[in-house]
Amino acid sequence: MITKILEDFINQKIKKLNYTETVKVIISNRKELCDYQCDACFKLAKIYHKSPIEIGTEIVNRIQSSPECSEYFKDITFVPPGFINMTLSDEFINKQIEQMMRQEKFGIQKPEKQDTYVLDYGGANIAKPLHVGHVRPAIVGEAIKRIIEYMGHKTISDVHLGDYGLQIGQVIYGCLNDQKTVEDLTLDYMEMIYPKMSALCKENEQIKKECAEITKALQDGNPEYQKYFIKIKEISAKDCKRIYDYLGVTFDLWNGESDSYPYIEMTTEIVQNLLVDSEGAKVISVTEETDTKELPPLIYQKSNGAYLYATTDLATIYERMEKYNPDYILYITDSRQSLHFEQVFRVSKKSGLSKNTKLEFLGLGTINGADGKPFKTRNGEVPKLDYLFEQIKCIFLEKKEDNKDMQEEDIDKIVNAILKFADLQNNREKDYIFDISKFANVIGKTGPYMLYTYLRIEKILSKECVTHQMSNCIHNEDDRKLRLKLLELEYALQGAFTERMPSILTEYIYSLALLANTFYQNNHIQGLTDEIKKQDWLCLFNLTKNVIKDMLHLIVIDIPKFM
RNA sequence: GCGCUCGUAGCUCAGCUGGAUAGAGUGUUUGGCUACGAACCAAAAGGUCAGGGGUUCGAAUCCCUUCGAGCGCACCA
Repeated sequence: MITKILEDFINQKIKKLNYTETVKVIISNRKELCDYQCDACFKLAKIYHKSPIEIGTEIVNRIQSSPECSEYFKDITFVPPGFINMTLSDEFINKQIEQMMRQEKFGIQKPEKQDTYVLDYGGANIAKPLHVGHVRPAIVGEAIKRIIEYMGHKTISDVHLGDYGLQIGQVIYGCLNDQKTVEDLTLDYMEMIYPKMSALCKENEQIKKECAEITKALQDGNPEYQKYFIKIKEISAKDCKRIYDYLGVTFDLWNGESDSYPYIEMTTEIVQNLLVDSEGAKVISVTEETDTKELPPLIYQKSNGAYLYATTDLATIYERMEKYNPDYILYITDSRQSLHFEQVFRVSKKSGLSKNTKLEFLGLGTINGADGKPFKTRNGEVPKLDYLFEQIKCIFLEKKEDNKDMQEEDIDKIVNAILKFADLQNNREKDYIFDISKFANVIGKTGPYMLYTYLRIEKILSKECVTHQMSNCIHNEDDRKLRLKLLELEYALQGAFTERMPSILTEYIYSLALLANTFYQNNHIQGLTDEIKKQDWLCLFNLTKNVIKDMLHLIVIDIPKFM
């Protein structure tokens, strides 16, 4: 990473000046002044009781007088009140670009130790069609998984269907009430009965109680209910898979809450001495000494003996520890569940269930409607994902007459790109407004812009012979800016990885495409008679193309053949 | 009531582990296709970073407070 290389160089000089602190270098936020900057003079000044100007000048002088200075910098200057501004030498830039071209994965550093990550990001409930609310965990989760893998770690993804809670009892109740046999069950029926039963339970305590009893009996192994359950899950999971396939979202495990059931007994043994009776239910206190507020306890077992979401989540941790012994378990789901996970994590830690494994809750903001309010999830008014795909497709096809002649496969890729780029450029933690006409936009900062950039670069490369030999020159300002942006790749990837924020990578890809387009517009390659310049630029375009392709893949976007 | 999150350009959003003049897209106005794809490029206009206070050499960013919005709080997931 460039920042790291510069830091090492500067720190080595600083050490010789008898400062024991190390400093950080960041990418310049004033590109017209410099490429990279360091603002550590203020901090050093405070520690050593000197003025920032004195220290900054001292450091810069030291660096300027060293023989290697020109290898790194075209210019390094101290700018009052306390900035060290660095402009990289062409030699340095080209050496780094060369390495990016030659090395696997553009030369990004491999981790010292390969960690294992379990990612839990499906979260769909069976018996309930996937709606716009499900698209986010799926896409964000898949992107985080791919980024972690790219950084050299091992991942195991689990769709973790919500398949054993009260909603199953409700659906089974509905089936029995409507005298539907197991064979009668269809997807359409399930999509109808679920919201109906959900509403019914809200207004009728007696029915709710009966549904809870069915849920309990199912968990205890009632054979008739089991038959319904298996069929419901089969139909539902098949439909989920169809949609996840369309999105390119894949899972190593198609487990659900029910799969953790065999581990509840062992889990209970571990948490046994934390269990407390409270109004007939078994609960676990989660308060910690440092708390300033009181957290509600985790409910482990209902007064009727049935288990809940928290129980299966704990049992699932047990199962994952047994089977995979992961270094991390990541939960990518709606941030409204933060309290639930806080409780689960605390119990897990307190009981020793998760040992040294780090549990992370990666909350997602809610997708709101144009009125700023979240989509309701249980009244049937939430748009289904199929409808969303269809809408985006329609809007796209109407943009241009030619689009109607495109191959179906390419259209699907573009629809995916539109949807994913629109979602992933947002900070995952924040709510955002879902507006179909904005989502389906193809102009400006959108998925199609990225694809278009890629395809027009590819077109040039396909017509020319690339020798993969670069000179030591940088030919103009557009050229230089593009090279510098390419060198920022690892920084962006590292940020997206450590913060679990695909939006950081998305932003990078866009900023790279922006510069590539500017370059494209201002510099005509095909007509060049200067063979050296031509080859340099072809190499540069080739590298840009490869970076865009790989990075788009990480944010789950495939490139069509033509658009 | 208690707690969590948020408030940045007309609109949709970046930026938030403190750094220089707060950035994109869209919309508005304007210029650019008989040179590699105009789904593009170039330029202009557009801001009390919700209000107030504090910490700091320096605050959109950290702390306090007021206002506004959303969400969560015991047997749903």
